[in-house]
Order: sequence, then C-alpha cells, then structure tokens
Amino acid sequence: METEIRSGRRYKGVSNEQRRAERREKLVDAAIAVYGAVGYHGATVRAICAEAGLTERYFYESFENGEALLAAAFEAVMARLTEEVMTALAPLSTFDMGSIVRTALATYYGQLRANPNEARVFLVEILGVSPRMDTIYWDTIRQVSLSILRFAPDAAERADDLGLDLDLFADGLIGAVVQIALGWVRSGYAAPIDTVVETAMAILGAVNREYLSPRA
Amino acid sequence: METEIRSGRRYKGVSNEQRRAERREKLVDAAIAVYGAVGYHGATVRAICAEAGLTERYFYESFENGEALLAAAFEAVMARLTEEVMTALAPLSTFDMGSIVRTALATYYGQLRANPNEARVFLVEILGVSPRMDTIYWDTIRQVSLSILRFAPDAAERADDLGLDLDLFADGLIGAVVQIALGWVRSGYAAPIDTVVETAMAILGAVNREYLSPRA
DNA sequence: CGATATTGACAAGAAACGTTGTCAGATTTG
DNA sequence: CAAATCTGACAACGTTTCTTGTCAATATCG
Repeated sequence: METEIRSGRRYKGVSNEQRRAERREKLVDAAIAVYGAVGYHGATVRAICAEAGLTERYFYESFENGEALLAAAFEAVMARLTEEVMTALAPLSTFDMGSIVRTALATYYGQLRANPNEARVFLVEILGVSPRMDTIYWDTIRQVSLSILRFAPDAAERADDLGLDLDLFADGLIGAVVQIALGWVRSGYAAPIDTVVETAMAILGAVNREYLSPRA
Repeated sequence: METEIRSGRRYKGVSNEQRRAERREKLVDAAIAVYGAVGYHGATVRAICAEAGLTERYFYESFENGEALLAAAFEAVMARLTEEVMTALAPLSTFDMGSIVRTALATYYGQLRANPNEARVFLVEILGVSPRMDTIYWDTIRQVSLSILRFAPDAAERADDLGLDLDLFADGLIGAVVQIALGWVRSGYAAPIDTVVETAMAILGAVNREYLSPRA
C-alpha cells in the first residue's frame, strides 16, 4: 500500500534535486536579508520562510534548524568574498606585498559596501551565537591568516626570534582589518573607500615594513 | 487603608538602598558567571537568579529585562578593567609611549586571564545582541580610542595629511589588540602573557614608530 | 506584643517560537 | 483521464521563557 517510487519527478521543467537546491538558495538569500533587517537573534524561521516565499516545511527540508541556516549563510558570504578577492588578485603580475594587500583590501571593503546585509552577517551576526558557530568563525579567520602568512615565508622563524606568537600576530592583523570594516559599516560607510583602504594599509604597511619584508 | 510608609526600613542592620544595591551586585556577578558558563543567549533569568541566590522578583527590582543586566555586566567589567589599567599606569613617571602602552596591555591581558568569565562578557557575549548593546560596545571602543590618541597629539593633523581616517585608524589598533585577546582566550591562554603583550606591541609599536611618534 | 515591612519559594498567565501534521489544489506521468 | 506526486497555506502541539502574583515565614518598629 505504500508508495515505492521515491525518486523525484520533474516539475515545471526542473528536476527534483534542482528544485531543492533552488529552494535552499532562496532560503539563504532570504536569511541574509532578514538578518540584515532584524539580526540573527530577531530572525524567526517563519519570517525567513516568508521572505523566501516558501513554507516552513521546506525550511526543514534543507536545514536542521535555524543555526544551520546561519552557518550556511556565513559560508555563502565567505565563499563569495573569497572568490571576489581571488578574482581581483589573479591578474596581478607583481609579487609586491603592498600591491597584493592593497588590492585584496580594496576588494574586501568594496564588497562589504556593496552588500551591507552580507557585511552584517560576516562581521556581526556570526559572533557569540554558539560554540559551533564560534568554531566556524575561527576556522575562517585562521584560514585567512594562513593565506596572508604565505606571502611572508620566513615570518615564523622571525617571530620566534622576536619572542612573538605567530598565530596571535596574524589574529591581530586580521582584527585590525575587521575592526576597521566594522567601524566603517557602522558609520554608514561615511569615509570614501580609498580612505578606508589606505587607513588599513597604514597599519598593515607599517607592520610589513618592520617585520615581514625580506630585509632584516 | 493603604500603607503610606514607603521609605525603607532597616533590615539585618543594613538600609533599604544598601540591600537593593547588594542584590543588584549579586545579580551582576551571577550574570557574569552564568554568561561564562552558557553564554548570554543560553542564560535565563531563572538561572541567573538561582546563581545569585535570589528570587525572580528581585531581578525586576533592579533590571527591566535580561538585556539591561547584560549592559550592567558589561559596564561593570569595563569599569574594572579601566580602573586596573589606570592604577597600573599611575606610578609610571615616563611619558614614553612604548612604556605606557606596554603596561596598559600587560594589565589588560592579565585581567582577562585572571577573569575568564569577565573576558568572555567583554569580548564575546556583548556582540550582536541588539542595536542598543552595539551602541554601548561602540561607545566604549571609541572612548578607548580617544584615550589612546591623547598620547599622540598631532595624530589628527598627520592622518589628514596622509589621507587616513583617524577614527578608523584607532578602530584598527583596538581591533588588533582585541582580536589578539580573543585568540588568546580561545586558545585557553596557551601562550605566556609576555608573548601576548610583545605580539601586540609588535603591531602597535610598528605603527607608533612610523605614524605616531614625534619624528616625521 | 501587635502591626507592618521584607523575604523567599513557587504558581500561573501570557506570549513566542520551533516543529510537525493536515489538506486541498496544482502538476506531472502513464 | 486517472493516479500519484508536489506545492503552499495554515493549524496545532509542545516547550520555553518572561513576567506578575500569591502566600506563609521572618524580621523590625512602636
């Protein structure tokens, strides 16, 4: 008496899996919009589903709970940011660290300005939610750290000589960049982006010249 | 028929106002402990009252809601940190910026290590809770910014010359210090405190030597 | 001592939310 | 066309929490 045919049927021309994927994407986009409006903690499953134009049942089709959606939203934003930065860096022919960092910063801040809701997810909403989300956030931070430090091959050895902790050192540099982003977002993007980039470059540049550049 | 005598009566030897103040303080301390254990979002009014050894009615005697208590807890931690730093700086006779900053950092990180629960309130739990809490957090940040920049009187003018935004510049420096603190706390205070201080000093020192010290 | 204020334990109302279930209508497949 | 699947709107259950209220026991004041 039970229906055995479980594999999907095409609907409106699209396959089962594709419909699921589209609904999931709609939910992620809706979540970013709702988080931007009322924050993660003010966002309810109902509100997100309404924003997505979907019913609650489809929420649980793709996500176990609200936190899983936040994680997915964060990862989506992070993936987009990473891709944009990589794309911007690709045509660079120089290995000059200043140019690389400036380009990356300009792209990063530019994206945050172009997508304020995503900026909020990336910078604010993710924090202090749960141990699981903290882990995701810190894994991301450390991943970026590693990317940065790859441009300064002898940094580890030099940090050791100076009695510094390289991980914390990288955390500090990222913290500077992120806090500038936060201050800028919070100001309503008051300063022109060039000023923001140069301000971050002032800090990173000073550190680079003193600690990371090949010259001892 | 109504009781007109509203002004307090002494109880167990202490006055009305003092009893209230003591209960309030108990609640703040309990809140910090509970936040440290389960986070702000996992903390319920009941749990905090139980930790404080008080009943729920006394909660609403001192705080309008749970968020007000978080604000009070944050302010208490901030006040304590500020006082400790000020006390540590007072005996310094030098005006050397390096010594001042190093002492302040050592005190700050030392306090965070001595009080992990307070560290968590100060660094994590406060974030992303509500617009009101964000405002409190940012007012605090900017207040610290101003304190720092007072040691570099011509910084504003110089920042202008270089096309930087001074507020964002200060945000960046604070962000570096705070993110190092976060990384350190998250690591379970793995590195010795001297290493942490020197790591932060490496960033702040490089910036100071290049941008803030009297020499152009 | 008697009246009143204070305290602590706990009940109860109300509201919000997550999560699951129902069901009629639309769409596809054979 | 007929059966099966898919969709969307919404109801309903259970849980949790905030918040206010009740009441007896305890301490103070006159």
